Amino acid sequence: PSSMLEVIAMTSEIDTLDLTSRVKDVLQFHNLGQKLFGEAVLGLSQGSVSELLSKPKPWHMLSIKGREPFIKMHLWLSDPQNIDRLKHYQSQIKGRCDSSQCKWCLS
DNA sequence: TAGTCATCGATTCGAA
DNA sequence: TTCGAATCGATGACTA
Repeated sequence: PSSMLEVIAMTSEIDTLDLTSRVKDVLQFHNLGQKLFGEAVLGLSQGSVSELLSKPKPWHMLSIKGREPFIKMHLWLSDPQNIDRLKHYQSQIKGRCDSSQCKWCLS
């Protein structure tokens, strides 16, 4: 296996429907769009993210490559700082981070 | 080398 | 009218 994601893809099993439903909930709750999420977390375009979130294929129907975005989503969901990171990424894309106390900017 | 899969990106749709 | 989400044809990477 060439990447860490491939290792996880072969060893674990993910309920893609449950996973995507939880991701959508979190994103909507914080008003974060598919384009932002795709760029910052998955490395995919908005259209791709839309297809993954609205019609996720069951785990056993996916190739190793196809499982990678879902693994990234799973890792992102378990990251306690996921929202903070995303919002900071968002603020850097457009204007600028307005908080002088921002912990991401300090480092 | 033909068929499948994941992704792209332009376009369309829908809500505010 | 603008922004985020959904659709869908085109395309490159794989694979049998």
